[in-house]
Amino acid sequence: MNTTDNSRQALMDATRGLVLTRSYGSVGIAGICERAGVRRGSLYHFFPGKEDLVIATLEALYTEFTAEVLEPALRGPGGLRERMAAFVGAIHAFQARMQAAEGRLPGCPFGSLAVETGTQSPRLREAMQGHLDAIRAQFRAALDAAVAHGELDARTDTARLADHWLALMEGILLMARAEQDADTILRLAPALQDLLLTTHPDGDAP
Amino acid sequence: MNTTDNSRQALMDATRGLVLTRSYGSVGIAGICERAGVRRGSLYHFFPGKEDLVIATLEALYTEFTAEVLEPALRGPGGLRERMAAFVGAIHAFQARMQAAEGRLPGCPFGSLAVETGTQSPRLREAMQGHLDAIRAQFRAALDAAVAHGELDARTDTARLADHWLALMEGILLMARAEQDADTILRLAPALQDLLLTTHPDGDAP
DNA sequence: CCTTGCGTTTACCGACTGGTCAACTAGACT
DNA sequence: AGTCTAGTTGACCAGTCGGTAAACGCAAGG
Repeated sequence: MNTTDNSRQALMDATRGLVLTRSYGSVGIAGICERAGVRRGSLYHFFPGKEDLVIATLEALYTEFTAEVLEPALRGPGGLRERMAAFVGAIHAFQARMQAAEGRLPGCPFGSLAVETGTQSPRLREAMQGHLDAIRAQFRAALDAAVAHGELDARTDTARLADHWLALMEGILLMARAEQDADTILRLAPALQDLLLTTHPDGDAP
Repeated sequence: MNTTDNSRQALMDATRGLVLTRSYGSVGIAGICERAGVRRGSLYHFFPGKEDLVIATLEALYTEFTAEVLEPALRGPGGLRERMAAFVGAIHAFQARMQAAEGRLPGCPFGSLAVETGTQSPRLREAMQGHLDAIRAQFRAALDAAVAHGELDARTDTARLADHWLALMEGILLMARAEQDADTILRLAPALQDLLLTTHPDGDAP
């Protein structure tokens, strides 16, 4: 029952709830501390500053997201189609849950923060990019498994396709956040199926 | 040589340059006015406040974007493939030009602002959504033309496909902004071709 | 008992935020 | 000349920003 990390964890929890549904710039340390039940000064005992607090929070979120959403869905039962359906379902559930809890639909925190802070906080942007790269790598692993299983053409450029997958997923989550409607994810999900499960012509047509 | 609208236009120009490459929250009226060469108080003679200034600026940007990029590309010569290539090329050129001029790659201003202000400024978000809806409608018109011309299957659900097109485009521009690299657009553009120019299965497989 | 040091508290800082306001200028109209 | 008004100006406002620092509480260890 070490109280040492209680405040630290409370700060990260508060930061997560606020920064996901609002934005980096519009969340102040005053709001974070109030929500965490911690005095302002204490924040600076655990973190050098706001930027580091947010980076640590999203680092934890990425770890959680990988372990609880990405891995289970993309390594789950069935073929690529079933795994993608599980993936979309898990994302949708998470977004809907956040919207119910916080009143706001977060979209993809890594993408949103990378965009917002891309021109202001290089450290934060690099951290987000790292997470996006890691997610893309897991997409690719799922595609490689589908190739190995014969579901996708052996000549499939899985790196390229994973790149497209991530871009489309970011677009879907951006639209969902813009519309503040979790069902947008379900509405656009078929695009993912179309992109990943149809045979692609080899380069440009003559 | 009416000086009446000089300040107003200067404010909008400055706002465009700043808000596209940074973000709504991180741009202050002080910076806008300094860049526009206008005193702070004058801003409030032309606009009720920052929010209205930004809305007006993006309204003008949308008009310009439609007239100079969207319409020429999507109604240009050739079939859907050529028009899409022109569209991608125009977007890429615009992003690269902005990056050269401002040092920052903007991505899609409407999408970025819709995401950032979605939870804070309902008016701004609704304005951005309106622009996104209008863009989507123009995508659909281009797809309808392709159907009429026999390039796409007559059974194609063009509304749905335009929806997917916009989502993917937003994702591509988000990735480009996150990476601050215009070539990301060219790298991901083939996904658009794959999404729009391959035959799609009618719904889910049995 | 007394020190050590982690965690906490609180008052405070300068910089900056968007926005207000009354005074002022200059050109157009009477 | 006198008036009117669109436009301009700079001082000013209350509030918030992220961050600092000194003092304090308190449990562990000598």
